[in-house]
Amino acid sequence: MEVAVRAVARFLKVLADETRLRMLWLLSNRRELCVCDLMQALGITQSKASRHLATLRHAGLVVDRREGTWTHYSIVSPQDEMERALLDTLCAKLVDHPDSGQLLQDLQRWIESANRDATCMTRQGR
Amino acid sequence: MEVAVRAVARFLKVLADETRLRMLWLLSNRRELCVCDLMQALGITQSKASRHLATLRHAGLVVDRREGTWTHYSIVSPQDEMERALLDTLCAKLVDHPDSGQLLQDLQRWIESANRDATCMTRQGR
DNA sequence: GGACAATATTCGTACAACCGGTTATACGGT
DNA sequence: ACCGTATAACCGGTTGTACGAATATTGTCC
Repeated sequence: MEVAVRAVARFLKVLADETRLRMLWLLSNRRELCVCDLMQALGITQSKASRHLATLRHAGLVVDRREGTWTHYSIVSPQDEMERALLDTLCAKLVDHPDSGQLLQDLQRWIESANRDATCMTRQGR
Repeated sequence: MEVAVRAVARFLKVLADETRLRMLWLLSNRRELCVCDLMQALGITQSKASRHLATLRHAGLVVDRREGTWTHYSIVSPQDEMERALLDTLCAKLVDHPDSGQLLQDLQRWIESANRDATCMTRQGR
């Protein structure tokens, strides 16, 4: 019974990070995104992106789908009742958040940019 | 605009601690509690209790009311829309949580115990 | 199988958070 | 004014977390 509160705290700790919040927010608005999209949209290093995605994955908040060399991540509803409720509240409220527009705009800009094809060579065939 | 996501993360960080979660849970079930009640119910040192209460106070999640030497703490709904929503979800879900019974039981046991009067001498006149 | 691209992991380090124990402050009773 | 109690603030040590840089892994193409 001691374990349970600890689990809640651990879960909240996963959420309590700027980068991971931004990632969740972007993922909740797109069906899926690959690592390079996230690192470009958020302007972070590859190592940083991968590390935080691993944290989210271990917490059961996202799942990865391998397709060739790419790894696509998508959000997944946690099985735990409380975790799901908290995540839903968070994402719902993030929509009204002043930052949300900017965040999505940055992502959109990157996805439409010419650099995207230049950086990810093999992507052109898709 | 960069500031805002940071604020959300900071808020979640305040929530992401076992002791503070237990305190919030207890406070959400009692109108108010003094520090010595919390430290006894949770079985923690005075220093620890005071420190975490200060954190909650600075985050605007609780307010203190001085009455003589005692400080009574009570929960307060945050002004920020998202913070309030998250806190509400958390407390609502904590009710169904397996730990909740034990937690309240510990508090009740302490409040009714003979030790309470013995420890807090001046309390008898109230 | 070699070269290269996308992603993951490891390593060493800086920094923040938590802790117990101690000291300081504030208040009430005598 | 003095003493004891309740609480807050400080201090040194330990642990946890995030970071960049470098390295490893995995898959693709030739």
